[in-house]
Amino acid sequence: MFIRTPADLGAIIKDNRKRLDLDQAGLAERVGVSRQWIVGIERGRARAELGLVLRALDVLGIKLNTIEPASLENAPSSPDIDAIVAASRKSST
Amino acid sequence: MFIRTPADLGAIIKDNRKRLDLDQAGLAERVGVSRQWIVGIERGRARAELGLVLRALDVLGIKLNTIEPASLENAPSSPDIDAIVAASRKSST
DNA sequence: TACCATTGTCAGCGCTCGCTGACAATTACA
DNA sequence: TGTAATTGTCAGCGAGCGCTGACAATGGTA
Repeated sequence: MFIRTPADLGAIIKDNRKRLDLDQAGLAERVGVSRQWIVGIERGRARAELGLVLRALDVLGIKLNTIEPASLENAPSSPDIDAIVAASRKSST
Repeated sequence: MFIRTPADLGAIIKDNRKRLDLDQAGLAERVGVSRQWIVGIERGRARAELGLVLRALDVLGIKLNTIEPASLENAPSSPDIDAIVAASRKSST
């Protein structure tokens, strides 16, 4: 599963929480956050804290890894950065 | 490259920024954040916003994917959650 | 040496996070 | 039907983010 947006991540967290048969309160306790935070992240809150997100993934047993272009001399970067930025800027919650 | 901590992510971002021959200001502009933010994230700021981080990875051409336990009936979860939480709690930056 | 680009850090500011505590809506079950 | 569990939402609060603007190190080059 690839992650491009906070919503993607929220879906993953929710799925895996259910897989583990945990309710929001249970996951919150294990991660060390409030239930509120779980609600927010599962709904795709964009401004959630990175550290907490990583902890949640860890608790759920989800490994996160990057697929980097490695060392391609002349960078392809991303297709159209402006579009990505423009689109991302709108996503508030 | 696996990501477990904000510092891991910072290192990845820094490496890839240099791979693309970008300075902090250049990357900041492309991502749509301040140069300050780049400085922070590369140093492992734990409380950075998820959405901005994802955008930075996108701009750098880094794909993020999860390796989930998929549907293992009885959850293995993570080894020792308490230790993870305790350790993570300290990382403030 | 002097100059320039890059990086790291500071202060101040507005805004939103994540928290607690509480309550309604939904679902499942006796 | 009534009860309990789960989930979503609200208000209020302290704390820290990310921003601008500025300045000091550092490193490379003429």
